[in-house]
This record gives sequence, C-alpha cells and structure tokens, in this order.
Amino acid sequence: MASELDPRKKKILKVITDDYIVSAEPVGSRTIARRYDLGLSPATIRNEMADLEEGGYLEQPHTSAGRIPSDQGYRYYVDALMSLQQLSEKEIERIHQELDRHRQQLESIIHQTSKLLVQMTRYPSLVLSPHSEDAVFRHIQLVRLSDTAILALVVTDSGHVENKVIEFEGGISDAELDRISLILNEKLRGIRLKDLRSSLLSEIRSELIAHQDFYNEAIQLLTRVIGTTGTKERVYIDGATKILEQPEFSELHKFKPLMDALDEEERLYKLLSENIGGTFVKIGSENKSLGLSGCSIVTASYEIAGRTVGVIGVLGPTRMDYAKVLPIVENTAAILSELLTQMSRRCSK
Amino acid sequence: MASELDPRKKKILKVITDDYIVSAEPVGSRTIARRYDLGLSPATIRNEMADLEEGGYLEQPHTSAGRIPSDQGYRYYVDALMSLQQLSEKEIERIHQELDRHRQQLESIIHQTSKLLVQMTRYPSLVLSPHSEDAVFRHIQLVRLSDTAILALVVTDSGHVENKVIEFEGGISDAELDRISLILNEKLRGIRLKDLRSSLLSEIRSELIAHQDFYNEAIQLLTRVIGTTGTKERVYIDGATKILEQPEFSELHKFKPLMDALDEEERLYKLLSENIGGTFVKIGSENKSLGLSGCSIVTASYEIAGRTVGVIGVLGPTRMDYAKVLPIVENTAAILSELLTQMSRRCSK
DNA sequence: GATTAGCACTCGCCTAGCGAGAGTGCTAAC
DNA sequence: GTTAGCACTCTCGCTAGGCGAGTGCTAATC
Repeated sequence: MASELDPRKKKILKVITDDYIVSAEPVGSRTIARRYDLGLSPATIRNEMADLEEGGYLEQPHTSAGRIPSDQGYRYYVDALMSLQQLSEKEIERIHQELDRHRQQLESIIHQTSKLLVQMTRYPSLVLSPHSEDAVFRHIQLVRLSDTAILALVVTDSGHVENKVIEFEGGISDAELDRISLILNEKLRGIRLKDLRSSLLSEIRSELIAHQDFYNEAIQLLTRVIGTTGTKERVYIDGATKILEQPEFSELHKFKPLMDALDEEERLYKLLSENIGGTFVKIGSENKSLGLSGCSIVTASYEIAGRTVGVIGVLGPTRMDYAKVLPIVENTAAILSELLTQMSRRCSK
Repeated sequence: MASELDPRKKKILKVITDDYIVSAEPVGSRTIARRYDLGLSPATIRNEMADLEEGGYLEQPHTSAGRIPSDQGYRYYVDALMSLQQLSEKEIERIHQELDRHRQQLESIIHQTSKLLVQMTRYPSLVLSPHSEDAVFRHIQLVRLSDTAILALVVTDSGHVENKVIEFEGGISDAELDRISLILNEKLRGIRLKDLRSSLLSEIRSELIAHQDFYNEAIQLLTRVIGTTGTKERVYIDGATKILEQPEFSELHKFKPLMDALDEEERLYKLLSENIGGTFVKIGSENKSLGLSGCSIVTASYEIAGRTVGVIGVLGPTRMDYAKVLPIVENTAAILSELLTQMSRRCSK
C-alpha cells in the first residue's frame, strides 16, 4: 500500500472521485479524457487506472464497467486530494442568521442546527445534544407543585435546564425546601455533573444531618434529582428521508439495515460518541458499527468555552460530496460553538 | 351511492378488504371462493364484484387484475364492516407497563408512546404533544442566572414545564424579581394560557404601574415570557422508515412527496390538529392535505382530566390493517389519558 | 521508455417477443 | 338466482439479440 502516488495518478484518482461523486456512475477512461482536460489519451488513463486498481484505490463493479473509488480511495481522496469548497460569505452568513434566529433556547438551537445541515447538504443530519455529564452545575431550584410533588430544576452553565417532577410521600415544609435548596446550591456550584454522583453526596449528607428533622427526606430528594439528571442526552436525527434521494438507494431493500439503524437512538449515540473531539470523516467500512457499510459520516464537535459538549454531523453514501460537506459541517460546528459560548457567558457573568 | 348494501355484498366486500389488507395484492373471485367459505362460486362472486365496482366500492388496477377496495370501499369497511380485533389482556398490560416505566416525565412519556405505537402497529406514529394553549397556568418562577439573564419557568397543570432564558438589559434587583413573581402568580393562577395574551395583560400592567420603579422592565419581561410560551407544541414522528416495509412502497419515487411531508413538521401539525377530539380514521384522498393520497391515518385524542390536550396516531398505506390499528391507537390514547390525568392530580392536589 | 491508436472481447442493459397464469365478462345451461 | 364454460385481456417473467461502454492487449509512434 504505497502511501504516495505519483502526481499523475493523484490527479486521475481525484478526477475519478470527483466525477463519481456527482454522477454516481462508474467512470471510464474515455469519459475522463473527454470531460477533463488532462492532455492524456484514454489508453494512458486506462493504464493508470489499472495501476490504481492494483493499489486498491479503485474498484470495478464488474468487468468492463468503469471504475469507482474504493473505501481506501475515498480515504486517500479525503486526506490528500480534495479541494475543500470554500463556503461563500453568503453561506456563512446564512448559518449565522439561521442559528441566531433561535438563539434563545438550547433545544431550539440544536434542532435548528440539524435542520440547517439537512438543507445545506441534502443529507440527513445527526446531532448529539450537549453532553450533560461534562456540563457544570450552576443552580438548582425546588418548586412546590403540591403537598407531595416537587419540581426540581437544574440549570447548567450551558443554559440547559433539566426538570423533573419528584413525588414525595413524607411531606416537606416550605422552609425545609428552601434550606435544602440553599445547601445544595452552596455545595454544588461549579461542580461538573459527572463528578456529582458519589464523592460529594456523603459530604452533603453530613451537612444535612445537622438539621436532623428532614434528613431522610432531603437525602431521598437529592439522590433522586441527581440520579435522573444528566441522562437526557439525545441524538437528534433530521431529514432521514433525504438519504432516499441518493440514486444508490433505488434498490431499497439493501438499505433496510441502514434505515433501521437510523431509528435506533442507541446505535447512533454510540456512533457519534466515538467521534467526540474534532472533525471526523468515517468512510464506508470504517463504520463497522452495524449496517453502515456503504455509508459515510462526517462529524464535527462543538463546544462551549473550549469544552466539547456535543457532536453534529451528516450521513450519506460513501459517494458523498466530502469537499462540500466537510466545510459546511465544520463551519456550522464552529458557529454553533461561538453562539453557545456567548450564551453561556451571558448566563454566568 | 346507495348507503346500504345487501348482506352478501357486505360479506364479499369485507372479505376482499380483509384479504387485500394482508396480501397487498388485488384479489380475484377465484381466490375468494377458494380461501373463504362463502358457499358461492367464483362466477357469482364475479357478478357481485362487478356490482360493487359499479357502486364505487372496488377498483381494478387494470383489466383482468383482481379488485382492490377504493377509498370509498375502505370507508364503508371501517364504518360498517370490520370486526375490531380485541386487544388481549396482555397487550393492554403491555401498554400500561411501557408507559408506566416512564411515568415521571411528560416528554419521556410522549416519546415512549410514539415508540410503542410503532412497535405494536409496525407503522410510523405521529404524536401531537400537549396542546399548551389549552393548558392551565399553575406557576411561574423567575430565576436569576446573571445580572442580565433571567430564567423564566412556567409550569402548567399537566406538569409541563416551559423554560426560557430572557436577557434583560435594564438590570433588576432580586427584590423586584420576587415581587414580579408574586404578582404574576397571583394574577395568573388557573388561567388558560390561551386566554393569557391580551385581556389580562392590561390588568397586570395597571397592577404593576403601582410599583412605578420597575414598570418598564416588568412589562417587558412579562410580554416576553407570554409571547414565547405555548409555542412549544411539537409533532413527534417515530419509525418513519417503517412505512418503507409496506410493499406498496417498493416503487420509491411515488412516495417521495409523502416522505417529504413526514419531514415537515408544519404539515403534520396541521394534519393532526384537524383531528382533535375523538378518534378519527382518514382514508386516502380524505387527506387532501398534500401528498398523502395513498395513505391513511388513524388518530385518537388524549386528554387530561377530560380536557383534550393532544393527538396520537399512526400513518400507513390505505391498505392499512384498520381492525388491528384502531383498537391499539384508541387504547393507547385512553391509557395515556389516564396516566396523564393521574400525574396532573398529583401535581395539583 | 512513455504514449497512443486500434482492435477484439466482455459484460450489463434495453427491447422485443413469447408463453403462462390469473382474472374478467359474457352467455347459456341448470 | 346460480353456476359452468369459454374467449378475451392484461401482467409478469423469461429469453434472445443487439447496442454501447469500457476494458486489456499489442503494435506502432513520438
């Protein structure tokens, strides 16, 4: 697997990939000679193509069809060949605008982001919502709903709000509730939700023991809030049906497994969470994870104040327009990061 | 359009529909005579079928294929012929269990409900989440996040919580915040969100004028909370790809419009919101709304304490197994109503 | 030695043609 | 009113043949 190809082979591989990405048809030597001005005859190109196939960069669906890039070919293309399509000012502006319109609410922004990706790329989009384990506790608020029901609200530094109705047999007075709130806020401010589980719990427990009267109830309450916070990570998927627009999906049955995968949140979650931190392109068989051969995903992480909190990306056939998609995904992630960071600043100032 | 068919015609229409629902193939006279014990010869059945076609209940895809039910035929079938499949104890139990497991959170229950419908019917499910305009205001809470950002939480009697981060240039003191909370809670308790918009606003406005000092800020805050509350209604769709399992979708291109419709929340919203209150079966062309010819939807409303708050349903080809789906949807809605009503009781007791 | 032209060959795809099967409508007999 | 029989129609699947695209090889050319 010679990792360096001579310039002409590179050029030819690039041209074949470019062409195949838009046409979805195996591309032949003649087509290349005609369509692209390489100053080479079909015969020469044929020879080069034979070499590239030898090297594992190209494949023939059957004798005497044209060639198509193999997974390895795509990999090389993505890593070394493609010329990233610059997003125009206008496109970047659009991302800004669309996201800005919904700047108020986290949920809404996430949702909007995935919709935007779908529109810009014409591929289904995946969004892994803020990874709340990494979020930092900011504020807890306990609101009485009735004698036995209490609404607990946890606000994180990303502005995310989690709410949970807790039923409470024992009954708690308003004064007790306030004191519990106070203690919790004092103790928990600035702590990452991840670190919350056990270590601090005992400390708070002893703190509360001082107020013998509601020890039991308070501990109960606390463990229940913590136990159910931070589990709300979600994978949003949007435009799933866009994948059907791709010509390779005309034989539907082949892609049943893919469609099933899209319906299963856990798989997607796993898939995305492997890609936390940075930008990733995973091609075809590189997604061993279930049913996704024949597909590629392009993902980028987004962050709040430098801390990665989630992943966005799009899903498409291996014949995906990487040169176009990659910048879109990256820019969107960047702008999203910016926006979220601003939001967070505002909240914590 | 004679609204009454003679018993034998009914029987034949029913048998044809039943058969077509499972086979998805046009059904012929001979098949019926063989498969169902009607004591009639194919020829007789042919005559009856000709009559039924005359009456608009059956259609022929082409000469000398079998017959398939027309939309009108389905309508008659649903209204008069089909024998509803009783759900077994076990199935009802299952609905209870699945929903119970997630009884704590509204969002989660809604989500779970739609998943459940998909699993039980093998069709995509649609859920219109609680119609918050009909919800009753219970409590508002203002939480300071920073000098300029305030988190407003509105709790409704269904236990639904809406949150909104509000930015606030002017700056407000904690005391002011508390007083605003107080006044709002006093004034708004028990009011339906729908009635909130204008009528009460002026009253509250005059109330606040008394406290000249923060008049402007308070009004601003209030209008912003109200303006953005109650807009969070959502259509959940789940298992969209299940529709592809239906044989009629093998020619994919025909159903592109449908798939598109599934991606557009507004359309679905409109579609579902037409069906508020009770159980509906809309067949084929009865869904004039965009791209849904060839499809039927079965919906049922669910309620909290007798007040309709949302709609659940499934979407399938006109050749849908109504007899099976209808009870499932109805029962699920009923159980969901029960569960939500309980939750609401607990909150308001 | 690299490049190119020419040519025979291979293979998938499209079309036409054919036969089988399923289903119908009509007619005539029961 | 019901049924048997029959001719007719239409779809579907299969096969064969022609076409086109593309290849690999060889020999000629630069």
